[in-house]
Amino acid sequence: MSATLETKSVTAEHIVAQLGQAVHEHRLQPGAKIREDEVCDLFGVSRTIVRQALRAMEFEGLLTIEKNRGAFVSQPTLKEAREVFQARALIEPSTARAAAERATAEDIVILERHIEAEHAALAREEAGLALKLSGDFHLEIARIADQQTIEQFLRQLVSRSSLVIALYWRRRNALCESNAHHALLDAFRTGDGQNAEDLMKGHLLDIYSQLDLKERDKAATSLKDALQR
Amino acid sequence: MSATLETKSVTAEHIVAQLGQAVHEHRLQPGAKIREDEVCDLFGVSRTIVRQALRAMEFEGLLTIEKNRGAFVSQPTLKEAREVFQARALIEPSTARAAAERATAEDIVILERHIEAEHAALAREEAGLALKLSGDFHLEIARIADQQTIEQFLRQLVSRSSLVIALYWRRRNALCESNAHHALLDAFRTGDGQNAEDLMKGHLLDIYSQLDLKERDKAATSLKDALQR
DNA sequence: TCAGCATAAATTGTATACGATTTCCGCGCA
DNA sequence: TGCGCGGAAATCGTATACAATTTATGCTGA
Repeated sequence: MSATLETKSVTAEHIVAQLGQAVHEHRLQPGAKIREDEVCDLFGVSRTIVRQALRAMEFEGLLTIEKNRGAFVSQPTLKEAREVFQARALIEPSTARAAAERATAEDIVILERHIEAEHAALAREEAGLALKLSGDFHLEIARIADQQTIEQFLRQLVSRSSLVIALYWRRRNALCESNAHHALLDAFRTGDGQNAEDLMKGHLLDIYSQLDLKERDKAATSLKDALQR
Repeated sequence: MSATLETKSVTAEHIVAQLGQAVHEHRLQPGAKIREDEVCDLFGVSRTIVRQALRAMEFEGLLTIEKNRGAFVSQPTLKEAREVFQARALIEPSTARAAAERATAEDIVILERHIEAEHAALAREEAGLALKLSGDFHLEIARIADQQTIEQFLRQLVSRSSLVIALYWRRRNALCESNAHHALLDAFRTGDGQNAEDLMKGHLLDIYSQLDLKERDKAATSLKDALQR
């Protein structure tokens, strides 16, 4: 679903968004190969556009392109996984503080709706969608802080976080606590920047601690892989 | 100089590096248009490759591509200029701390050489080259900190800083104090992370304070612009 | 003289064609 | 049986061709 629609305006950004969401929601797993022709057929455009999209996703860190071999959903190493959350721990707390001190009534409403949507997705057991929405919540905070540069970096970090979670998340079916997001929202309501900063720091540490950051065998990424090894 | 050389291996990355250096050294000013055919002729490749390179530079923030109009060296707004240095202030101090605590003897030598090269460039009155080397010094610190993700972000921030300086630097011919870099180097020698962090914070504030961040007329970027207005 | 408009030139956007490299598959041989 | 070795198919990389859009030019008329 949500296919081409033949609106004739299938842009590279559109493909990036669609494929990106698929990665975010873990419908495309790390290591999965993405063939250009396949994407061409799916979206009804030429390889020129598709290659633009894949390149853009490589920059975001979502894909890894190997010369003459093709594009694959990235498989962050252990080191990269740690770096992603270290970077987030560096950036997000102070961003949350700034956002809490600037948030308007409309911003609060937007955040409330995010949390609701996240909750609803979990209720429907759409874990992938919930994860995506959870990431959007963090991006929304950067937007409220009115820091576009930070928001842009954070977008990449959130994307990579999704890959890290796909690879290293400990308890697959555990509910992603929406408590933390609720607590943050309260801090936003009262405009308590310091509290928002502390809560964000704790929230990120909490996620980080739930990752299984020891080396282990990676899950086979395709039937072929599973049989070849 | 440093032209094509017909080595037959002119890659997109090569073009990005060459054009990037030209922007860094202010041989290409913000607002300058970059026509694809021109770059094709200069490097002897087809537009396919050139367009890849321009897209990559757009992602770095060095170029801005306007649909059907072409690629231009970015002209950061006042807000973007502030954001760049706010982001650097957020990221670099703690990176400097980590680097100071990890730096090996070889790392120190590398930093010393950077400072020497910077000094030599200033002596030869090659301000553009000196600016480029100054940026590389900061990137080297991120490398020493062994934080590739941060390094990647910082690379973009340093690039954009170069544009900001081209647009908003107050005293054109003032010597960029290499004092700050020397002081940082001392902190690295003694492995004093706290000091390195403080020095870096001060260094960035110092640069920030030397920017003329009030709106003003932008310099004409071409003869045409100069006469049209 | 100059605004307005039509037309031509220049430039970018997209699709397609072709060459290079990798991957797949089956055959022969130890 | 299993390993190495072509050769064919699939896939990617680059160049080129053509379409769409913008920009420049020159003409006309008030």
